[in-house]
Amino acid sequence: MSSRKIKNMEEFAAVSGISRPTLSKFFNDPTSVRSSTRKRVEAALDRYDYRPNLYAMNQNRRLTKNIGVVVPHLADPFFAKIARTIEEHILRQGFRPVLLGSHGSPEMELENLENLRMLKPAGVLLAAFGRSSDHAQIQTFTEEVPTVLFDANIEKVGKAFIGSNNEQSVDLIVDYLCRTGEPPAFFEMKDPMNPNAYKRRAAYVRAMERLGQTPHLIQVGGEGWEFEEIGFREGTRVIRDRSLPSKTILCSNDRLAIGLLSAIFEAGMSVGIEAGHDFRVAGHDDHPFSRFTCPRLTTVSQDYEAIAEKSATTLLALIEADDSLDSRTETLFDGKLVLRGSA
Amino acid sequence: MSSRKIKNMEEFAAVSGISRPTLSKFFNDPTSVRSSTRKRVEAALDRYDYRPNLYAMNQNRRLTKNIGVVVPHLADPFFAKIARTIEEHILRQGFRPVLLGSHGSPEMELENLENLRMLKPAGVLLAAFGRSSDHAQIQTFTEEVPTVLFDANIEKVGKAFIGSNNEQSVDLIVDYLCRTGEPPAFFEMKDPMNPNAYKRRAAYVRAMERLGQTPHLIQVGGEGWEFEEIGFREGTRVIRDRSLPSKTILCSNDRLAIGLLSAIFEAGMSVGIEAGHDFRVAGHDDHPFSRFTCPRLTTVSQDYEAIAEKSATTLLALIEADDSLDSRTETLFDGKLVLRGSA
DNA sequence: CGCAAAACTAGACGCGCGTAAAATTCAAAT
DNA sequence: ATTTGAATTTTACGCGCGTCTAGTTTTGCG
Repeated sequence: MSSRKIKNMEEFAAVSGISRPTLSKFFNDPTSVRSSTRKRVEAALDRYDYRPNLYAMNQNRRLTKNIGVVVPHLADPFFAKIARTIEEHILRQGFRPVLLGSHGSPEMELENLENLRMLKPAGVLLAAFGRSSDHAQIQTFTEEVPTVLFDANIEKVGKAFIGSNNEQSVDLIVDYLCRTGEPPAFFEMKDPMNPNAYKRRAAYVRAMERLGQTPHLIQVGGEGWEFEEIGFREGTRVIRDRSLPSKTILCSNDRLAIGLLSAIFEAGMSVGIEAGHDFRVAGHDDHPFSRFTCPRLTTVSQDYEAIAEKSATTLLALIEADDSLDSRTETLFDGKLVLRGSA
Repeated sequence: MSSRKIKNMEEFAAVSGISRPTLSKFFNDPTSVRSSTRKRVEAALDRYDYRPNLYAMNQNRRLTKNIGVVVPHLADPFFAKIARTIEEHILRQGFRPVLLGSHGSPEMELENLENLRMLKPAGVLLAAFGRSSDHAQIQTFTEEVPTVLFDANIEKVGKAFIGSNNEQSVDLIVDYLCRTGEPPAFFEMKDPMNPNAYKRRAAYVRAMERLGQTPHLIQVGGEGWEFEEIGFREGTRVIRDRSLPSKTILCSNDRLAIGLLSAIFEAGMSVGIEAGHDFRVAGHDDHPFSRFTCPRLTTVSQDYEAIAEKSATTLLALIEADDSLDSRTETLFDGKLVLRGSA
């Protein structure tokens, strides 16, 4: 395989019989050289063990092949999964994804962006928290680095937004729940960090009114990203207080629902779509764990595959176009009803 | 804050009145310059907006401040959590963690290591798969880069291993289960990727024999990292076949247990510690979701906080010592019994 | 076969910083 | 005040690669 260790491009040029500037072109974009030359380089490449020095490469280049991917919380399987899908698309296009999680802290989100800047990335894919306090700084960042937002929208920030159509998806599940039983109350956090939560709340209210029903919001306290814990704790509380306005509960997201299911079970009550159960519970997102709750959780899936792909291709197009898009675009993907045992 | 944009260190030296070599020293290690000089630099630093170019810095340095953290699967909350804790420790020591997940693929693990090599990391923390086929290549890597293994051990590879004491933890839970009811059967995958699984299997057998009981292994098929799915699918099968040798099931890990719980529920049977239930189910790891299963899962916790901290400090010590440790050390942390409703 | 365009080679310079050597200044201790 | 060793400055070179210019070769095409 490798008959000799090559130190630098100069040396590799010597042994391969190809000039260094041409090699430089090749490593930055193999398709930019004649195909016959490309073959010669590739042939030499598996006779000699050489890889260009990453740091030297990126030093003078105005922008690198790095693409930052920033998500609010890597320990949340939903983000882990969508981030992974995005990474694959980026890699396939010959870019180098740099994955950063903010561990539920908006401060770390800004820190991550600051660190990314040092990597001189070609672009950034950002699933932001959306706390109003940080909008200004994120805005500043997006003006320097081509940025595409996904999952969580911030008005007018970034060159594009890709997310899911909360209006449509909440409509879908509210419709289903009303059709098949008692109209749902909406279980959510009082002060959610995520902008989607607000969209879903509004969508729920509108959907209920459209169907001639009275909306009921169950707004529980709690901070941070321990949604299951909040769902469990506050679920336990509202059950004990008997303050639930309906036997059908639609949760703002699956993680709250998972906690709520656990709370109901621990209270000695049961959840299910069939008659004889105490509650029906539904969620939103089709979280990876929702298939394994007891009973299995009825929910609305987000098309994260589509979101991931569209996010990646949009950013890459933006980079190609040299960060000069005509106008900010917003792409929303529809959710699909996922019927399981819980509602 | 910043009265002027500084282009490079040369320019910053001019405006701050400090020589460039001294600045270079400062940025590589602030404590290496006299404290009076340090204060002058810091004063200049918040009058002028300057940050050294990362790529230029790392180009000539033999090794960087980068520390690679490689885990098998970022979408697994257990690894996400331990990785996060490790990151924090690394950051606190002034190093730059680079987190890479292998998405359940040993090939990508090797790819990740290959990519890490380009970053010239000061060291690497690796939670390996442990597939025998890859030992050789990982071995080669660890000879070039100071590497500490955690979670999954590979004999004689790397300069140290930090993990949990499966022997002790399995003993603990087997002991508890035998004391409080029917002795457990062991539910596991036939061909697990993870070396811990083999340790746990052996520990289970020994513990049962020590207690004078007959061990029963329920070895189910399945590939990959979709443990919940495997637990659910194979759980459903063994329940249907009525082939379970005991009413008490100890799962090799919590994720299998989560799937099994779901399977039992869907089969219309119940799990719980009290009389009248069809099964008792216990797990291993104290997975973040185990607190929210129905019923809540009894398990053995891994002390991931301790594992993360010890891993980080060990690697940093190794780097300080210039990769020359006397001998390979193995540190195992004890697990703790976590009693909840399922067993 | 001829010719223009495209692709290549050779040589040179620059990027921003690490780092070595020698000269100088500084801080603490005699 | 003097000594002394450590810290800093000056000067200079090197790292590995991007990229520019000018000249040369190859390619496609009529």
